[in-house]
Amino acid sequence: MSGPIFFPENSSILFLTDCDTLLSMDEKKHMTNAELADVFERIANLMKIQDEMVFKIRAYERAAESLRSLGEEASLLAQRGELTQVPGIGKAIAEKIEELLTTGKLGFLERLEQEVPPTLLDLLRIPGVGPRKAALFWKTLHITTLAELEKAAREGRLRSLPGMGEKSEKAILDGIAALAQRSQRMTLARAWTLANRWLEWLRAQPGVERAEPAGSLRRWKETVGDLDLVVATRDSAPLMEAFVHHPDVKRVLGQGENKSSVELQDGARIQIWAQPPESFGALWMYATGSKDHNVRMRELAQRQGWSLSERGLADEQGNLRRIASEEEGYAALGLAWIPPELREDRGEVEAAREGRLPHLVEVRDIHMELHTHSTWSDGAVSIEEMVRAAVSRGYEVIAITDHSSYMGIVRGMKPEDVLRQREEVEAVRQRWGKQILILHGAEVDIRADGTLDYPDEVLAQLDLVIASLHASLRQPREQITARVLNALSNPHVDILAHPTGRLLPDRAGADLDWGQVYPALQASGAALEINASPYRLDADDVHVRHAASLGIPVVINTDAHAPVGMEEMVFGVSVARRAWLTAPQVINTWTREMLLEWLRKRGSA
DNA sequence: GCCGTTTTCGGCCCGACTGTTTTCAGTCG
Repeated sequence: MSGPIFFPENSSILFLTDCDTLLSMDEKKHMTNAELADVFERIANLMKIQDEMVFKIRAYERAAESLRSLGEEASLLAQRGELTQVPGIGKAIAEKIEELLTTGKLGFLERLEQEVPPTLLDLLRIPGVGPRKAALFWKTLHITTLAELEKAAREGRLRSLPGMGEKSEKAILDGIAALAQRSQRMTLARAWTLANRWLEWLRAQPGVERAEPAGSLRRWKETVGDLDLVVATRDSAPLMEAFVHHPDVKRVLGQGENKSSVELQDGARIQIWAQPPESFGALWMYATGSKDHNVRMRELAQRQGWSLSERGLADEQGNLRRIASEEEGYAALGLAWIPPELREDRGEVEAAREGRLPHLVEVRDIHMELHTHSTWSDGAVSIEEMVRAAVSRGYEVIAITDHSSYMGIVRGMKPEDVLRQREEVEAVRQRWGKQILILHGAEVDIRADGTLDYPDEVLAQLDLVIASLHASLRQPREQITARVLNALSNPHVDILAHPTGRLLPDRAGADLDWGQVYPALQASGAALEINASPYRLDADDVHVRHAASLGIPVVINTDAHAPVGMEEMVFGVSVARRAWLTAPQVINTWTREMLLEWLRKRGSA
């Protein structure tokens, strides 16, 4: 067979004459939405140190946020001249994006970095140090780096500055020390486990009428920094006392009547808020966020002559209307209740006002598991055990999809094993076929050279083919995208699994060119997987939302390697919900007849 | 710098907590 094509016609080689160096060419081609967002965030922070107008700064921050939640590459929007249609991006920022996309540089940022030493941005990472303090250190003591700041603090040179004292000086030293061992963000699984333990503790405290999760945890963001918990109580002071003196607490970051925050022995941070039950709705809305969503809520309140806070709505005379439930709070603003997963200021406010919030998919809508492993590859139990687990969850369909043999680290199946496995699948079908439909599939590796691990004759015999990347994820964008496109061009491939291969909380995945992956998915009719493992959640909410808007079917798979793995479905569903998906857009909510019909049309079942 | 159910100009979210202060600025979410 002929080798795969890694250099499509838009390869940088053809453009060499247009640019000074290959490097700048690379910058030009590779400027992703996340990288563009980073640039605008950098601008915003530098401008803060400069004490620039807050609303200008806010505009850059909004633009950055908007770019991050854009499912489509900004470069494609730029080509179509549609950048200014993105909320938060106007003429000036659109021009800056275009400059970045065409030259890989931004004159405005370069001038800004002449005026404000960019190393000052490092100081902002210290808790308690913001732009004002950073500017103060720079302008009075000519401090521009973390090391210089630490030295000055040790020498006691900070305490004499206006607004500083011995305590602030010590806080800065502590903060710098904490930076080195700063706890990373938690996976959702870890965050929920920790949160449930603390909620149980809170609910057992005297006077606590209600305790609930809030913050990014309740919004099911893919990773969680601090845990935010809310409490309804009429007597918060003793609760806060008990909280900060809990034996798991290493350090108290702040303690007040309405709010306290601590760092635990293992570095995790927890913050609790308290209000009386009459204000619980306002508090829960506030603490759930997101920040951007809250700003929108407060703008709405303001337009009606109110001020919205965590206690309730106040009129211009300061009369407080307490808000006991979220439903009441949203209704007062003329909105339907918004599911927490949507509260990111990505259009949910308008949808709630116009009564067109989606009816989001739920865990109970799911009745299929289409990506599982058994002892035929790296799974922990037999096919029959996995089938039994699926039946006990009430599922109607399970696909057994063991690994192909490419990966050295797992025991994959050689093509000849597939035939032997089919015999075992048949035997299990004899025993379980009345209760559940068992599909014989495989998770076939997309090799580093872009070819699939099994020949077409083998793929054709499988009920379901999942294609996925495991190795060589760091290949350049053109190359790794070409691998995926090559896999999708094979008509036997039904599902593209965990497309980027990222590992949460912090290993980035492949640098896929989604501008090519979406059309390839559309052309092939294959489904995009949301891998439900809390370490993957791949594809992510932003890309899933865009894919679904293009009509690409989505499937939520736990990729279970043991029965317990199937419990992770809830994390996958949370990604689908954050992507605004309704049940019909998710394959594993379908009836088995619909699934079989889909597979039949694809020619593989 | 962005944006329009009061606006194409004049607005742009709100309060708790800390550490420094004799009434408040800075940070945070």
